[in-house]
This record gives sequence, C-alpha cells and structure tokens, in this order.
Amino acid sequence: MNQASTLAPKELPRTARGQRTRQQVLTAAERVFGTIGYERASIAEITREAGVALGTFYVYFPSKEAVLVELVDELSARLRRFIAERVAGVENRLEVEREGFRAFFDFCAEHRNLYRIIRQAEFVDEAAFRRYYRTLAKGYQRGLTVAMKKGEVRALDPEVLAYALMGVADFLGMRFVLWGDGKRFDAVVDQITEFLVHGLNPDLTLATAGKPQRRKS
Amino acid sequence: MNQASTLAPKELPRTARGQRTRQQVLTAAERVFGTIGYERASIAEITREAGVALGTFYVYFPSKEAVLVELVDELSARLRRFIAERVAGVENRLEVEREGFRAFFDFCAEHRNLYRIIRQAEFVDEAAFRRYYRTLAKGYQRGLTVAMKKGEVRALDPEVLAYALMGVADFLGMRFVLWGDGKRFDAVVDQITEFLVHGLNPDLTLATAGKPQRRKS
Amino acid sequence: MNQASTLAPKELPRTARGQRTRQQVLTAAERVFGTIGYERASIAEITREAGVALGTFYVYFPSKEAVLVELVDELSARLRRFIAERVAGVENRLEVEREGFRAFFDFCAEHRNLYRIIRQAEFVDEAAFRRYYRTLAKGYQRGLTVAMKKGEVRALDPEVLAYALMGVADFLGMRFVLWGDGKRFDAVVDQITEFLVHGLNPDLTLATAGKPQRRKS
Amino acid sequence: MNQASTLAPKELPRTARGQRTRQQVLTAAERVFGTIGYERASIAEITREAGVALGTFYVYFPSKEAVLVELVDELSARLRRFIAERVAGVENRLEVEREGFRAFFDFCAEHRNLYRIIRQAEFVDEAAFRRYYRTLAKGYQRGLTVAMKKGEVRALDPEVLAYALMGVADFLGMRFVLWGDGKRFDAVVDQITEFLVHGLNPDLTLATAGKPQRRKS
DNA sequence: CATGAATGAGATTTCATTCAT
DNA sequence: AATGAATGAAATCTCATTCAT
Repeated sequence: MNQASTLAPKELPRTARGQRTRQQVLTAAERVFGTIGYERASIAEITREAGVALGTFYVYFPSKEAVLVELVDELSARLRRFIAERVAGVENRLEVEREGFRAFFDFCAEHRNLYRIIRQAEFVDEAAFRRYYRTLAKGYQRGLTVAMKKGEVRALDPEVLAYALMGVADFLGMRFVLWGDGKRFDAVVDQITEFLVHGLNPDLTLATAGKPQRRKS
Repeated sequence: MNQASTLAPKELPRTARGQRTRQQVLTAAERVFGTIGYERASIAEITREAGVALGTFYVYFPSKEAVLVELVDELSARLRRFIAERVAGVENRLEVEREGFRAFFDFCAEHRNLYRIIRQAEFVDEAAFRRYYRTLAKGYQRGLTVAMKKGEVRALDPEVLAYALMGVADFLGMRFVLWGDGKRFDAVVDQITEFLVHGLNPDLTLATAGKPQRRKS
Repeated sequence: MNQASTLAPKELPRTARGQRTRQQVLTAAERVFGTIGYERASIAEITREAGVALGTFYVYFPSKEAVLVELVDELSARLRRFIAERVAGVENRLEVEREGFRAFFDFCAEHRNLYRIIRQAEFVDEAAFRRYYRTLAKGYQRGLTVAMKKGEVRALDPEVLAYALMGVADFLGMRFVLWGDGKRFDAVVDQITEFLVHGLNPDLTLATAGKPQRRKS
Repeated sequence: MNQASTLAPKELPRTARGQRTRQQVLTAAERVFGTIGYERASIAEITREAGVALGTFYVYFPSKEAVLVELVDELSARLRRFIAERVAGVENRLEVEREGFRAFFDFCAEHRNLYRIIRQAEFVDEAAFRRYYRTLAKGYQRGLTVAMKKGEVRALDPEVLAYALMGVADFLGMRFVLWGDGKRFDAVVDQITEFLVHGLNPDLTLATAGKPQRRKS
C-alpha cells in the first residue's frame, strides 16, 4: 500500500547465510512470478518454493511489490550487460543490430520469465516498468546516435527509432521465442535483418519518399 | 478456478432494458479496468460506476475474467474495423502502412484503455491475449502477402514481418501516444514511415547485405 | 466445488499453541453445528465462538466441509470406543446388546450434537456419512457373527441384523433422548431389551413362522 | 426468514392452467431437492427444471422452505396411504408387519427422493420433520395397540415399539434399497421378518428374561 | 536469523426474493 | 397468470503483513 514504506529496501544481510537465504527467496520469486504470475503468486508459495519459512520473506523484503521491482531492475541490468557483451567488438552498426537481436532472443530463451515479470510490473509499479524500457531505450539511442553521426544509420529521431526497434525485438521474441514451440529462430533473425538493413542503411534513398519508383520502369 | 464455468457465457438479456444494463456494465468495466487496472478493479467498483447493484453484474457475466475477455475480443474487432476503414481505398501498400500506423495511433489516443486491457489479459486469460495478436497478425499478413506478390513489398516471411510491424506500432503507441503527454504524433508517423518505406521497398537492394557500399562516393 | 482441494487436509500445527488453537476451532464448530446446524453456521460464527480471528479457521481447515467431515470421523471413533468400553467384559451377547443400547443412549445424551452432525453430513459429504454407518455396522456385524457361531444369537444375515439394530437404536435415541425432554430412558431400554431378547434368542422358535401357536394352550 | 409470512400458503390457483403450472413446479422441486439436496438447489434451478420463469415460483409458493414442507407432508400422506392399501385385508398382525415392510421398501424404491427430502427437512423446518415421524408413529402405534389387545403382539410400550420398528425399516431401506445396487430385497424382508416374528410373538417367553436357557441342556 | 501462528480487511460469488411489465 | 430483470445481504475464502518466540 504505502509505497514509501513497502518499497524501502531492508538492509542487506550481513552474514553469508543471510545472503544465501535472500538469494533463494529472490530466485524462488522469479520462478513463481514467471510460472503463475505476480497476482496469483502468494508469499507462502514463494517461501515454500525457496524452502524457508513464511516470515523469512519479510526479513529481506519489505513487500511483495518490492521483490517484483527488484527483479525487474535486476533483469534489466542483466539483459543490458548480456547484449553489451555480445555486441562488444562488432564494428559495423548493422552487424551490431543483427547480433543484438540474436542476443536478445537468446536471453529470452534462457530467461523465459523475463516477459511475464516485466509485463506484470506495468500494473504493479508502473515507474519500474517505464524505467525498464526507458533505460533500454536510452542505451539503444546512444548507440544509434553515434552510428547516425558516422553515417552508418539513416538519420532519424533516435528515440523513435530505438522504440521501434525494441518493439520489433519484443514482438518477435514473444511470437517466435516464447510462443514458438522450441523451434530455432535463426531464420527469423535473418529475415528481420534483411528488413532492418534496408530500413536503416542511409545509402538507400528514394527519389520520392512514399512514392517509390520501380527501378527500371 | 474453473474456467469452463466462469467463462461460460450467461444467456443474453431478453429485453431491451436488459440489453441496456448489460452494456452499461461492460462500458463501466472498460473504464474501470483502464483506470485502475484489472486486478485492482473490484466488481463493486464496476457496478457502482455502472449505476447498478452489485448482483446485477452476475446476471450478465459469470465472472470478472469473462468481462475482460469480452472486452478484449470487442476491442480487437473494433480496432481491426477502424483500421480497415481508414486504409480502404488506399492503393499503394506503402501508403497503406503509413495510414495504418496513423489510424492505430488515433485509435490508441481515443481508447487509452486499449493497452491496459489487452496487456492485463495476458495474465488472466492467455488464450484471449494470444488470440488478439494472432487475429491482428493474420490480417496484416494477408495484406503483406498480397503486396509482396504485387512486388510492392520486399519478399520476406510475412508472419515475421507482420509481428515486427505490430511491434513497431505497439511500442511507438506506448511511448508516444500513451506516455507522450498529449503531444501530436504526426512527426512520429513521418519518421517511422521513412524507416519502413526503405525497409519494405523491394526496389532498394544492397549489393552486399551487411556491408553497404556508398553509392557514389 | 472442488472436493479434492477443499477437503485436502492442511498440514497439522507444528507448535503446541497451534494445536490448542486448532482444537478450539474444532470444538467450537461442533458446538455451532450442533446448535444451529451446518448450513446456518458461518465460519464467522465458529471463529467467534472459538475466540479467534476469522482467518485462523483457514489456517487449520481448508473449508467448512472439511471440519464437518473431521467431526463425523471423530465422533464415529469416540462413539465406538465408548460403547466398546462399556460392553467390555460383558459375557452374554444379549447382555451386551442391553448394555450397548444403554451406552448409546448415554452417549447421545452427552453429545446431543451427534445426530445433527452425522445427519448433516449426508448432504455435505455423502461418503463420510456412509462411512460412519458402514464402520459402525462392520463392528456390530463382527460381534453378532461371533455370537451366532456360539449359538447365542439367532442365525440371520449379520449385516441385515446389524442395520436393523442400528435403526432401532437410532430411532429410539432420536425419540426418547433427543426429543424426550430430559426424561430418564431406563424404561425404554427395558422395553426394547424385552423385544430384542426374544427376537435374537435362538432357543425360541416357532413351528410355523407367521402362524404362531400357543405353546401349551 | 419470517416463517409466519413465508410459510403462509398462497391461495391455490383457480384455473386449470394455474394448477398445472403449480404442479410442475412442485414436481420439479422434488426432483431437484432429491438430486442435489435442498441447500444446493436454487429457485432458478427448480423453475428451469419446471420449464417456467423464475418469478412464477413465487406466484404459487411463498418461499423455498414452504415447498419443502409441502413435499414432506405430501410424501408422508402418500406413504401412509400406500402402506395402508397394501396391508388392508391382511388379518394376522405379523403378516401385516411383513407386508408393511415390503410395501415400505417398494415405496422407497419408487420414490428414491423420499429419504433426502424428509431428512433435509430436519434442518429446514424441524416441526415438519418431527410431524412426519410422529404421524407415522401414531398410526403404527394404533395398529400395534390393537394387536396387543388381541394378544397377537407382545405387550410392550407401543410408542417404543413403533419407533423401534420404524428405525428398522428406515435403516434397512437406507442400506438395501437406497445404497443397494439395484439388488432385490426380498431376502432382506425374509430375514428381518424372522427376527421380528420372534421379537413380537407374545407366545414366546423366557423363563428368565435376559438369561436365556438352552432348551436341552 | 529464522520461524510460523495469527490477523482481518477485502474480494468474489450466490441466491432468495421483489416488482414492474 | 407469467415473466425475468434487479437487488443487496451474506457467505466463503485468500493473503499480505505483523509479531512473539
């Protein structure tokens, strides 16, 4: 209820045993939220899954909400780090995109709870939800801006472009990773890269935008 | 718990009065879900908003779940009709895209509940949630396939493309319609069209995909 | 609705305090069911009677149904133990019957809730209801069978006889213990024994059943 | 709630159509109460079963309780009439008993709702419940008293005997008619008659009641 | 640190009954 | 006579959170 009090972090455990317990609860929460969703998940279920007593939950977390928020922030950081590592060293921006998408899909496949946890946050703590996308977008924007300056990417509003590309990734991940029946999504990456490459490449232009001409008419 | 029983439709009202009441409840539910979200919404709140007694809700709906599902399906149908009408008569597929996006944003601006309602459904009745996107995607795919055959759109897997474009629309709608503070989103449409047009136009190709050459440097 | 879930036993209390509370609730439930009946009894009433909070009920019992079933099984066991102790050591089977009836009536007088609880079970959990009578009948049958073999009781189908005698006890208990206004029921025991003794004694036979002859007229 | 008002009979329908409708509702109620029990039965279910609108129920009955009471009284009358017809003309009292039992079992087999309806009444309108047994017992008592005077039945307190015999019938009916898997209950009648005949026949006496002697020891 | 018993507000759902048509 | 929409009181059940041990 009272966000100020229920979101205020408890002090982190001092002992190693405490740290282990806290982590157990957090992991259990991720699993339970991912499986049955935030609303249907009860603290009792989480602690049962974690193998600790009910009261232990409140030793480490001020509220149910707080764990979700922590999970969102944690997943956000992990995802960004994961992608950053994968595209580190890739020179060409279009290649960065291709590899970034691949990395995102891999991450989703590995953390199938990601979607459910992020999306639940929208209704529990909208600030955390927006923060997740804003933070991601910020980083994306930065990269795109640099690439635009270098002339590697078509000059467009970087925020618009960042959200558009995040939307592409999000929906393809949902459809082909989450809903996909375990199929490989390499082909999807190829298809979408084909599309992005043309959309992004600044060297391709149309005489009359919106009224494309056939090349050999 | 039991979906079969709580989603089973009650018989429709036999009288005009009944139909009016049912509609009042449905509309109130949309408003309340949109405002405070499905989970925080109580039947009491919905019926208060609708100006009827609590029990009246259960005369027309078997459960809170059922109204949400009905709203999802209804919004789905309305959205598709709305866009279809707006793009009807537009010849060129790229123009269809531009106008389709504009229409979608207009719809979102008009029905700010759309997102909350659809997204909540994911955790309440996942089937309804998926149905919403699948239905939308099917229609989109059909249009794209036709355009590909006509050579108006780059030949790609139509389903991948449909989901990608839906993702673009969804995220831009979220960022610039929902979160945007009432600002005009014409510029966003222009920006994104500029991107799409190049991504979709089959007449633009790269000699070496991924290693774009400057045309006349 | 779902019997499997609402009858599934919760874990037993781990502490002495918990055990005490659970027992308080159970006893209160017996009292309330006995006074106003199962259907009119509310959980609120039961917990008020037990002096605990409403929610405490659900810490120990999954549903109202479950307490009733537990009470039925408990009363069944207590009744059988009570009668067994009273007839223990009585040699002659006819004396066992007399004493058994007396014991049953005493038990009823002491536990005026017995009837209401058992009988309500018929409509709440028929299995428990039947189990009550079947278990009772089984024990009764065993005793009768032994007595028949010893020639102390007329040779008849033991199950038929057991149910018949249970019916006698049940109805006399209802009429003269429950409905009887606190009157002594010794006379009833004498009267019924007089009847049973002749019905059961295998040494009394009729030349022509149904057309009794006076013996020495 | 208010018994005075809710049990007060509505005037009987004047038209033939009305009488038919009333009867339909009554019959439907018997079926529904018999199937799912009084408490679980709703007026809506009853009227649906009867093929009339919900409101029609209250045209003919003041309350749910009232129908149950009416059914109890009606079944009581029907049962007594049925047995009376079957034993009419039978001379010997022991034969009357045998035939009476057989008739009772036949009635139960024909009206499997009998038990549930009578027994439910105990918790809904105890007066009606007691009236059912008292009325039955009264008639039984009268017959037994006459037979005792004629020397056809052992001289015992007729009320005790009546309730005892009703208990026998009730429990055997429950066990072998209701619970019996469609098996024939002729054998049961024979067995129980064998028992009753000796219990009732006044010509069989024991030198020392309760301490039976072996005849040829 | 850890436990688990206890709480009670609040939510969903049912349904007998009334009443205008 | 018959209808069926509307009501709202009341019941069951859940669960985040507190607290004494």
